[in-house]
Parts: sequence; structure tokens; C-alpha cells
Amino acid sequence: MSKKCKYAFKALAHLAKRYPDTHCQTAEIARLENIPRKFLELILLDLKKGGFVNSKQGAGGGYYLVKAPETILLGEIYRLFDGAIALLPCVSLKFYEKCKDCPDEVACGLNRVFLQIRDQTLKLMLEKTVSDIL
Amino acid sequence: MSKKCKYAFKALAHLAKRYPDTHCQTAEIARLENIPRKFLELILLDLKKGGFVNSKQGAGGGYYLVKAPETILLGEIYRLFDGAIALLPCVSLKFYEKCKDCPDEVACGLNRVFLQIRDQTLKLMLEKTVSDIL
DNA sequence: AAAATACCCTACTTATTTAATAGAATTTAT
DNA sequence: ATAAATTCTATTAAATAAGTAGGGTATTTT
Repeated sequence: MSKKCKYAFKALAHLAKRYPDTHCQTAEIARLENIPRKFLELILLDLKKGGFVNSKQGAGGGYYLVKAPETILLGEIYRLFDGAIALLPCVSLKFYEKCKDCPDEVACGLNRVFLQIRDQTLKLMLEKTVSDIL
Repeated sequence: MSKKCKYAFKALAHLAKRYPDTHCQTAEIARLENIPRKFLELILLDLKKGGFVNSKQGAGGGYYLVKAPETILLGEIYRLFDGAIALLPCVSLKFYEKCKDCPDEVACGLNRVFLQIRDQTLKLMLEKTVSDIL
């Protein structure tokens, strides 16, 4: 997992603790969660574009969760930042790509095993939510 | 998974088909498995250093498996080429690293979830062998 | 209205990793 | 000897990761 993705999880967890009452400023999250401030800004912006958080500009503004923590699936966030959950493109659900070096996907032994691994991981990632990482 | 690791799996699977009778030359594996020849050379060398294959130099030489296909665990190969199986260094068994940004690992929610995911994946990777990808 | 605050946006940088490629050296069979 | 094959070292090009920089825009407080 990229640092970016990990920071996103931590930022969401931080916002979840305040949900639904208050909002938090970038600087506060950065300080308390040990995330470089400017890097965090980019991350929060991505989370906003993804529809997970919203923001209020100006003095006293900040970020807040749009959805309840228990409705934000970890897998959604992972995909937003790191793309495929599968270890091979040819077994990815959302980021599928055909293997150029593989003549027959159905007969491919790797395909079978790594599909199982993907299914397992996917199940947990779509079952666990932000409220599970508080 | 890196291409290198994927190619390693395919090369091992190729050698497994011949096991234990004959050996194969780099050029043959490269051609039949669609792997760049010179890249494959490096991979086979790594597999040799790792103790999974052995080679015979000179005319009529080539590579062959040292161990039976059903004793080569996919996880071992994955670790050799791509390192940690875990998605976070702090939940890795063989490549553990402390998170610099995390004050308390025990209390970390991410830690708990991604430990579960690691356990699942690890179980399958140490259960499945080269004979499962033939 | 002005100043301060805080998000918004684009671009840049630096380091690392990935995926090869090149070429020569070494070893072995015939 | 020579042809065939592995072994070793070095290089390269492209992509990705992780952050940095600096200003622009919107809002609130005074």
C-alpha cells in the first residue's frame, strides 16, 4: 500500500472520530496523524473528488465526512488511491487487463490461484469500513 | 506483483512440467512462455541463488528444478522477488518495519485489519505450490 | 472593507523501482 | 578448437512514489 493510501485511511479515521458534529482542519489532522501537511492537502482533495468528504473554505473551515464511517468501505478507498486490489491485472475486477504474455487465460494456473487470493482480500476489504479502524 | 515475479512463476511451472527428467534452456523457456530472454536469465539466476533450481553450463546445458514442484511454495517465490506479502510493513512477518508515523502500533486500527488480510493471503500462498499452477 | 484563515490547484523535484538491454566472460560437450 | 550455453556486470529508459513550492480562491472574523 502506498503511503498516500495509508495517510488517507488515517485522515478518514481522524474525521470519523468527530463525525457528524464538527469538522477538522488540514493542519490539525497533519499534526496529530503525522502526515506532511501539503501532501495531506492533495489526499483530502482526492477524497473530496471521490465523494467521501466535503469541505468548508475560509477561516474556521475544514473537512468533514459526508457519509457515516460504517458506510465507507476500505476497499473503495484502497482502489481510489492504489488502484487494483488484485495482485495480477488479469484477475482484477475493476482494473482488469489482459496479460500480453499469456496465450490462454482460462488455462493459466496463476490466474486460478491469484483469483482466490483476490476474492479473499476483496471480501475483507468490502466488509471492513472506516469504523473498523478507529 | 512485478512482472519479474510473474515470469519466475511461469518459468518454474515450465520446468515443473519436465521434472525430474530433463532440463530446459533459457531460450526455450523464453520463447514458449513469452518472456524476454535476457530478463529471464536474471530471473533464473535469482532462482538458482534461492536454491529452487540448478543449472548446467555449456552446450546441452540448461536449468532444472532442484525440488519437487509440490514442495515449492508460491509464497517463497513471491517473497524472493517482491518482498513482503503484507500490504503494510508493520504487519509483515518477514519484512517487518515499524511505522514512523504511528505512535502506538497496538492501538492502530489499520494494523488489525491488514493483519487479517495478510494472514489470509499468507495461508493460501504457503498452501499452494508450483504444482498448483501447472 | 480588510485581514486572516483555510481550502484549491498546478507544477516541479528527487529518489526509487521496474523492466528490460548489452556485452563480455566462463564453462562444457562434441 | 568451436559452438553452445550459462554467468556476471553495467547501463538505460520509463514509470511511480513521496513529497515540496507557491500562488489562487473562498469565507469568516474583526
